[in-house]
This record gives sequence, structure tokens and C-alpha cells, in this order.
Amino acid sequence: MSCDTDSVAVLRRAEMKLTPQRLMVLSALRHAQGHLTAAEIFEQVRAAYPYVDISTIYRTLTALRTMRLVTETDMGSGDLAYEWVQERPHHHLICSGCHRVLELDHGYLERLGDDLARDLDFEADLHHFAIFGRCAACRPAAAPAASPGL
Amino acid sequence: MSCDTDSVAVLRRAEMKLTPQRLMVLSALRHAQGHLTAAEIFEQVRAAYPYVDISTIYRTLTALRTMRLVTETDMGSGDLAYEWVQERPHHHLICSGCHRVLELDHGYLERLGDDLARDLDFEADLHHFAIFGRCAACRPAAAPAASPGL
DNA sequence: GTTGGTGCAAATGATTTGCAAAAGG
DNA sequence: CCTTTTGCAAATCATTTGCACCAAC
Repeated sequence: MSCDTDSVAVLRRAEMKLTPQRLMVLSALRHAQGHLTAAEIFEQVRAAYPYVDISTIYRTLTALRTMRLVTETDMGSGDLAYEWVQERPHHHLICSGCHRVLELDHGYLERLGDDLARDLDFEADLHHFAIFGRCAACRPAAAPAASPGL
Repeated sequence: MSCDTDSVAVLRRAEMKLTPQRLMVLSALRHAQGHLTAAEIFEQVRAAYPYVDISTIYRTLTALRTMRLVTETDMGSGDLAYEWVQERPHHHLICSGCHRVLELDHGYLERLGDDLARDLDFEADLHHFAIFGRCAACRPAAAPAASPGL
């Protein structure tokens, strides 16, 4: 597929040296249909290239993040999740009950972003948002919002 | 003021033992006009009670968070920020340029929350949100959103 | 050849935990 | 008293860094 040749172009454009490690990190990110942690990328790359070090993964991710090719998001798991930047941003609804992750269309946050820009002159970075809460399935079982709780 | 007696009531209601350490953590949180890190709370408490340990601060914060009396938010500083839960939630706009923190009225996110509930049956936990971006002052100097960047 | 990138190993730093002593109810 | 909480010290665990070697360009 065109991903690998494309990744080469991506690195060239970014004036980064073209190393197999970086190509594999890029490949992992671009083939993932979602977010990956540094450890997950590490596993994937190591499967084909056993000598990579986790620090190389982090260094590559930092570089890619700096040039805004990947997003870094705290999904609440203790480590950070990385995702290749798509043309149309999308976001995640994370259920605190079942830990399921739902995708959220950018439209919802676009509205919020417009409000913030218009009213407060604040240009919000809404490329990749994680919103926690409760999905329909987990709502009745868990404490409803209005309850005083324990 | 009523904060201390009120804190006593808070702990009683929560069926937590009433220790000076906990009262001081509560006091720090309730008097702060914003968010505090665990380390900041630690400093404040230690000033009056030199033998407290940071682990006690964390344990107290965990307990308070479990009973939804404080919020825990990643403000992007590497550590987590804690804030006493107010009657009316408010949120933070964090400028990536000058690191200034602006308060955001709950109305903006209420709208989003309503949308998510109506359209997706997802009850978002919007008690305390941190939105990163660029304030008006930092915008012209930094890369505008529409630019292709590096 | 230079410069930047990598592997390795060790450091960092926030947060957590085991355990015995101390304090709350 | 009995249980929970605390202080201390040590452990975790993701992420970062110093450094010598190696590979792109």
C-alpha cells in the first residue's frame, strides 16, 4: 500500500532522517484504527525489529507531536495515547463504567470551538478530545448524576 | 469562618474519621481560589503540621475524589490538579503560549453535555474540564490554526 | 565526514504501597 | 479496644536523559 512510501514523504517533508525505526512507528500509527500507547507501538515495532528501544519510540513520538502529525491524549489509563492526525478530527467518549470508547464526530466540538473563538477570542485546540462519562448501558447501574452518592 | 466546622460536617457525612491532616487538606482545597497540585497542598499543610507525609495527602485526595468532593484534572503540567467541587461547575482554558489559565463558564460545556445526552445517550462528566489552545494575546505570535505548519 | 539517531542503562519524578505505630470513635 | 489512618521508606511505572556508538545524508 501507499502508506510506507507516504511515510517516507512525511519524514522528508519534516526534514527528519529516514530510519527504519521511524518508518515502523509511523506504520504502526497509520495502520491503527485508533489510538496506541507508547508501549503498544513498542510491542508492534519490536515484533519486526527486536532491538528497538522504548526510548526511540518516545523520541519519535515527541518529534511527530511537535510537528503536529500525531496527537497525544490522556485517556485516563495512566499512560498517554497517541493517534495519527486525520483530515477530519474525531474525539472519544470514554465510559467510566465499562471503559468502552465511543467515537465522537467533530461537529460537537466544532460548535464549542466556535463559541470560544467568538465570545472569548480563544482558539481552542480541539484536535483530539477525551470526554469521560457514562454510556447508556452503564447509566442505570451506576449512580445517577443527581444522587448524593456515598 | 464556617469552613472548618463545615469540613467537619463533610467528613462526618462521608463517614471518614476526623483527623487534623484531613481537615487541613480540606481547608487548603476550600480556601484555594482555583486548583492545587498534591505537592502544593502538601506544602501548605506541612507549613502548619511539619510531620505530614505526601502519601497522606494523596490518600485523602483519593478518598475525596471517590466521594466526588474534589475533581482531578490534568492541566498539562505533568502532575494532576485538584479542586474543590463548587455548586456551579467551571472550567479552564489553558493557553499553550503563555500558560495563562482562563475560567470558562459552565454554560459552554452544558450545551455540549446536552447535545451528547440527547444525541448519543452519553452522560458526560463535565464537572471540570481543561481545554488547551491559544489566547488572543498569543495567537498572532504563534502559528495560526489554518496554516500548514512546518 | 558531520550531524543527528539509536541502544543501553541509569535517572527522574509523580504516585502508590507494605508495614508497624498512633490515633479516632 | 478495634479499626482506620498515619508516617516512613521502599517500590512502581511511565517517561526522560547521558553517553558512546552507528547510521543517514
